[in-house]
Amino acid sequence: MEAGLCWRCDSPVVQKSLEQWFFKITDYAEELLNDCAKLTGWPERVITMQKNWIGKSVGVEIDFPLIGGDTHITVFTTRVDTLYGATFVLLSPEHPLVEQLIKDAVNKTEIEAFIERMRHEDKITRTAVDREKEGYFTGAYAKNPFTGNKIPIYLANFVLLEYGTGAIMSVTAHDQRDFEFAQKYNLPIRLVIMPKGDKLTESAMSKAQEGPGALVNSGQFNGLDNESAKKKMADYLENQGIAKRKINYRLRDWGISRQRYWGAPIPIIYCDKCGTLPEAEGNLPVILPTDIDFPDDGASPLPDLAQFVNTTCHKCGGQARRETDTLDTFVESSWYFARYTCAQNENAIFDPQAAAYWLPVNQYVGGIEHAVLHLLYSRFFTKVLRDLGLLKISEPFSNLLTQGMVIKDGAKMSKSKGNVVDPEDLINKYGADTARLFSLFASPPERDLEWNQEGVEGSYRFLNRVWRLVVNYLEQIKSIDENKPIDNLCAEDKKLNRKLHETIKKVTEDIQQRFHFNTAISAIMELVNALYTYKPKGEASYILVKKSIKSLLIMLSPFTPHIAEELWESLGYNASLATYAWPEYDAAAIKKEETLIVIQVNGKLRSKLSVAVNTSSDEIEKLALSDERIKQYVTGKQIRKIIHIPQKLINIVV
RNA sequence: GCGAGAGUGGCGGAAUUGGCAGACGCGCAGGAUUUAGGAUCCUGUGGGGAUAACCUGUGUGGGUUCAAGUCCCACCUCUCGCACCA
Repeated sequence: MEAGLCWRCDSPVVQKSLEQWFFKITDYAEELLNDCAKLTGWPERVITMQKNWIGKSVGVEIDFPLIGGDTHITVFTTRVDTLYGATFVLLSPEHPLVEQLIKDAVNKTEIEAFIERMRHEDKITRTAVDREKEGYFTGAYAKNPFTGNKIPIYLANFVLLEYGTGAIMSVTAHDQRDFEFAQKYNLPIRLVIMPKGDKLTESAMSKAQEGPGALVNSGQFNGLDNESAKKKMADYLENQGIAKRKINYRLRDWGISRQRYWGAPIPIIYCDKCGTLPEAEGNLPVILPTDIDFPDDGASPLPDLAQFVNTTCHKCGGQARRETDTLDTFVESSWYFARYTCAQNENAIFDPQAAAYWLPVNQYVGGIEHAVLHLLYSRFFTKVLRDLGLLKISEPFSNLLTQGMVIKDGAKMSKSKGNVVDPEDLINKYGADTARLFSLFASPPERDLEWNQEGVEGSYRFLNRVWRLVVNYLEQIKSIDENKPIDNLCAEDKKLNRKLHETIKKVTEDIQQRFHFNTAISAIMELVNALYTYKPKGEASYILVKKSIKSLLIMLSPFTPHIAEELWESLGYNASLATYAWPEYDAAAIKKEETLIVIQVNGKLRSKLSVAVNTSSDEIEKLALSDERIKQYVTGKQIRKIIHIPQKLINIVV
């Protein structure tokens, strides 16, 4: 929607009341929240978003008796400790009691116009935080159950019917919104929480005091700190029967009805005799009809399709009508992973045994844009399917990797913004391998990626380098048996061999453990650079080169499968590269004979020392202290401490 | 406002457990090859500095430590999420 109009066709967007189907996800709110603790393999920010979305708040519902009436207004508050400071009551304009309350109001027409205006305003504008507070006195009063004071009842634009009871007690001294409202409409401020060591007065306040403190002006509860007052006051009110503790969630039930054709039909039938019924299990699934004409106005053809709508009631055999709304697409994406465990199964939603074997999904990958809805719905479905006895797990995805988005010109790439890079162009010019390699090399997957065309050339160049490397060696290595044992490796051979095995180790770990494909690719690039520098001499060299190239191609294949397969075949292998095992690194080849020790004086790098790996700590210290450059910094000074980190570093503190 | 994440060369990024900051790539500069261009290869490339020694440097300011991009405290900026939620 843009400026109240559809962004595609500019038709005005209006709100309508519709009768729709909902899933009662709120029944699982508490479990969905608590089980966030089980999601140890999920990014923190996704868990936070889920928690925010569920939005639990613990409070109390309190009845405020209506003066001159036989009913009361129930408000929800998380700050029962400020009840003595409640100086008026605010209702949402849509609150069911409003009509009755404004019956005798002097400015009734004005109020009704306000209510009407609120009804037509979209929620986003109406609930924006910088929206000016607006309210109307109803003419009616309620009684503060603690002070006994007569307090006015107002309607206010910022009170939402959907949240809590649609009514709040207004504590002007301790809630910023109420404070602003009170200032605008000249309503009394009553201070009931005094911050520690402070001497506030109502008249001197310029903003609400929302922090902790001790109770004042609160009768028998004076002096209590406000946290323990919450408990005591709630107990007291509950005993009096005028309040009860209540937990509220921001999470709403999940509206699943869509007035569209493209979607799975909601399997509900309406029978005049038997009422609203779920379709019989034997008649499932309800299939979307395909012999249809689409109306020009974009509406769903289903409601007008007699052969679809008209059906028989499976209970009484009489005439019945089908629901013509279809399911939200999120419904199917909430359980497909269970279906994947036995996709050929024709008899049931899925086979519980197969699901029990495969699930949970060890590693789930998806865009960050699904951080709330898809992932919350999948978690909800998993719990429901578990409670139906179909699944044994409570959480569907053990580990979650959220890919970043591709950013271009400072904004997320999207069709509606028109700032897309067409992969076709890239593929036509450089090939799919280059396109894949570049997007994986540019940054780690969880991060957003600012698209920069220039780097693509580099990836293309690298693949050409690989191609030439293999082609140039082809003649010498093609017929060589690389499994022939080699000994007497010279220093240069050993160096290359070490590089090869270091690369295998790093690439394997980067892919398996970290999903950091960018560093895996850079390690492969280093290996290619090393192969270019390497000067082969004789058969042993070519065996080593062949081994290196084989491993290189296999390691490259997840990123650039086409070129890897092509070169693999050119080496003379008949079977696809994909059928060969991933290389394993040889720990012995990586083991260094010499190691570079960094020498620091007072934490600053001053020299480096290459020593045999088995050199003793004492020996290294001696060597370090006799180093010419180190001597300059050490002579004439008192050595206070020498810190030696084996294989790495020696720090001389003077 | 609340919550989360991030901030490192001209750019994308690396540094995995506190131990050589800048891997790898782009870009740029110089050179080789070439009739020329492209492609390729070699060298250099954080800043300062006699271009040596050295100094300095990971958003800012403090702190912990022999040692901080990394840990702690405060702050700034950006991105994302939620947002008048009572």
